[in-house]
Amino acid sequence: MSVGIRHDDLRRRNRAMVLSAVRRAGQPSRTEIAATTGLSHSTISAISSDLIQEGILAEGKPSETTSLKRGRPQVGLTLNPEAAAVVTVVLSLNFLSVAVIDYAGQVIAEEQRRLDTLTMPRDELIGECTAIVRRRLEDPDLDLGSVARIAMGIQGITDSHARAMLWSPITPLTDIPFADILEAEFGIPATMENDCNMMAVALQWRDPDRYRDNFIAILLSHGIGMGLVLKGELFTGTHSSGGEFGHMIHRPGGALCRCGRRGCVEAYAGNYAIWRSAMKMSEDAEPVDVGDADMRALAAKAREKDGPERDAYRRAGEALGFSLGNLFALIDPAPVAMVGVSAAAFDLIEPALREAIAQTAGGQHSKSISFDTEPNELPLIREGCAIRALTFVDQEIFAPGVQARAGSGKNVA
Amino acid sequence: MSVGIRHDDLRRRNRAMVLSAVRRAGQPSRTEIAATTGLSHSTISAISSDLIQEGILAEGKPSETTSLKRGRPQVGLTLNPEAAAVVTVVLSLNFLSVAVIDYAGQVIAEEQRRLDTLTMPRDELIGECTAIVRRRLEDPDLDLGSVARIAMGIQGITDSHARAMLWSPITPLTDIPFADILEAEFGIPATMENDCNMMAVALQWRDPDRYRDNFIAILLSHGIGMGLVLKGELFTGTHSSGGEFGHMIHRPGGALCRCGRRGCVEAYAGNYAIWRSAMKMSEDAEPVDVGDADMRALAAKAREKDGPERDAYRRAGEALGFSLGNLFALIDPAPVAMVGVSAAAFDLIEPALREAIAQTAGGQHSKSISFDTEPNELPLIREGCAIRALTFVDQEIFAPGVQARAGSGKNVA
DNA sequence: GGCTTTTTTTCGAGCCTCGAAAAAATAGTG
DNA sequence: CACTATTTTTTCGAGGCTCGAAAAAAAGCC
Repeated sequence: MSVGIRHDDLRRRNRAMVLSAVRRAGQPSRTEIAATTGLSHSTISAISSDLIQEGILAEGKPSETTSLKRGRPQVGLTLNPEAAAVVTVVLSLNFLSVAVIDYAGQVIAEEQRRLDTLTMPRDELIGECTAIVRRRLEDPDLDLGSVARIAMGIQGITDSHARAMLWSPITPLTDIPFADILEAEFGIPATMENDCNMMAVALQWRDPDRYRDNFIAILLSHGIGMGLVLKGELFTGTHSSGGEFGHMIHRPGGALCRCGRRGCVEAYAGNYAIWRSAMKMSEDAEPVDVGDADMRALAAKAREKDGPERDAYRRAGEALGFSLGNLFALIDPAPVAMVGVSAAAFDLIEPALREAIAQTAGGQHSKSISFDTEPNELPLIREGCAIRALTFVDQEIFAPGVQARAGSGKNVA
Repeated sequence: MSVGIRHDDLRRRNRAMVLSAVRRAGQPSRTEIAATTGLSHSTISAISSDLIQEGILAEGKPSETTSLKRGRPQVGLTLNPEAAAVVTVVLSLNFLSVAVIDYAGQVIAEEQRRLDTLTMPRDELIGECTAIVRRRLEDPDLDLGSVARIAMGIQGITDSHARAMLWSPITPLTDIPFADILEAEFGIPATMENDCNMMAVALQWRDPDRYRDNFIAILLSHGIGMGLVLKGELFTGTHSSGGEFGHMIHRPGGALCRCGRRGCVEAYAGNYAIWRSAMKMSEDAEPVDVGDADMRALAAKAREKDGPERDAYRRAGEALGFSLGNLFALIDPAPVAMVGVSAAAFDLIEPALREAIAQTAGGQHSKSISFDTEPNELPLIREGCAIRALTFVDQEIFAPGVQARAGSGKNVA
């Protein structure tokens, strides 16, 4: 039974709405906010006055808004960058990246490190993560008290509560509760989310026209991952981060997958699978790591002339096409973004993909399905983490429930 | 941009909440409602007083509530059966069924007809549907003005706005806007929904403990259909009713499906596919209609001894298992209800199904996945339609937005 | 400088929910 | 049978919130 609406909720939700409108629009006037939210001018005036007094919003420079119209000029409202800060942590294969981001969304500090995630013991991996965050938080320019949220993104399966990494291809370790670890270490609320989900969040933020209510982000890399947005909301499984698209079964009993099963999409379309197929190795051959440079060379060779390389990409496209078609049978077709190193070879993949998808129930209008490509996943993941964390601050800290209202950057426990 | 919350919304939502609480609990006291909704006693008192005055709720017989406790006895609130009525229309293969249901959910009239849906021309099919509804509405015992909603359920694909049948296995006709037709004919708001979705709604209503937030209803009949509930809400595709589970591709290029494609789940697990396989016909053989009695005989034979019949069910289980596993890879495992005539043969299907699902990423905890069976789909579909329609009345007519409040059963246009 | 236009703020009205207190309705008790 | 304890329901005033109208503010236009 969903709970009734209390009177206090009203203000809370409308505050959140105003913050969301400002974050989305950049520097909207009160009148614009009233229009997008559907609330009255008086309400917006009252709420924004509160938010300015609390140091969350600020009035923009009137000089910038060179109004050509007559009448009182609009005053743009902006997010006060100093109202809060968030930290993003992105952990991927052999690579750790941290950024500190102010409330307005600008990166104010960052640090990156190479490390050997595949062989690192548990304590060391956790230690590296906490250490790099600590270094950024110890920056004297940063007001530690204003850091309101840490958002970590990782390649692998996370639990649906955004607390822990359950399994990951970048390390043999399992069940690491990174969110709890970071929270305990720094006393700052933290989350641990799947990289592909963060990519989807970032795409929605970057291009809301194309990626609005329903779309799919697919990571074509060593493994195959997916972030799925349905009805405008990130879709996660009931227990895990969900969307194990890469391990849908393409051919029962087929090629050997890194996960130990047979016939997964990844066993045909992952980097190692394309490589294995191009090298005419057996479908049962143990998956090997292939570097990005090798993959680019492979793609170049496949573009050059017909042969096993081109055929490998064709098989990858077929696997992706049938599985996408199966997915579309369930959710109807939607825009797709292909991200990662093999997205740069999408020209080799696309023909077979479209041919396969046309043979499925979900591919009835396969002509109209459109694909975008983005070879570089890291910036997307970081941006998604940042948006996630900032949205949390907007909604839970600056528009809190019954708890005492947050004064001057103090976090709600 | 989602819209802000107006002050009027508050009452509206809380009225809807109270109605929902009464519908769910049967005869709750005001105190119980306050507890489940989290609203204060005063608020519940005010709202229920309004609702009683408007003739929507009524106070229950105090005689029934034989209180053993001392203190003022609780007064149960009930839905006033005469506050409104809804009509359900269920159209399935060669069968049309209509019921009139009062606001409290009791069937007050019904009628069923056999007709030859497969060969019927368009006008005649539409005519039969409107005629049967008209006969029920002309019943002199029925206050026509109180009929607030018509909910139609059909086997086949419907659009996501619940307006039209797009395609159906029970007729070669396509794109019939039944909801618009019924609305135009009777001036009563109508919907047209997929049968499996209505089954899911009914299951959630009947057994909310088992079927709460995430579950799946699968229709094992001539075709294979699915109703999917995620996060407590019916999941539909973006354009269509979604969940074309039966036409996920099990084996690329495999057996011929009724839909004309190859390798669909249905081409292995639909009644015609099981029959075809049991009769040792080619996988390319044209699908034929098989009667329920024949299917029951087939199942009996398969139980009796090993042979092509048992093998056919095994293959059906395998197809269902792999596809369910693929679905579970996306959404995580959830309780499943198997409905329809072949659900009665689920004992023959289950072993191979579980074996297949264990080979998929979604089947990691396949032991814990539980299946329920329900051989008779019609009552479920009707009940789902009824709940849908009544919930609509609760929310949109008796707790309307800015429009004038509904007086004494008059509909909002 | 006065007028028009547009944005923003102010102010009173109208609702809504809440908590506290009162009223209502019953069971126990001597 | 009167009185008390107990529980449910209603009443009532207080406090908040949003809204519309009007006022104030801040420009451009003539």
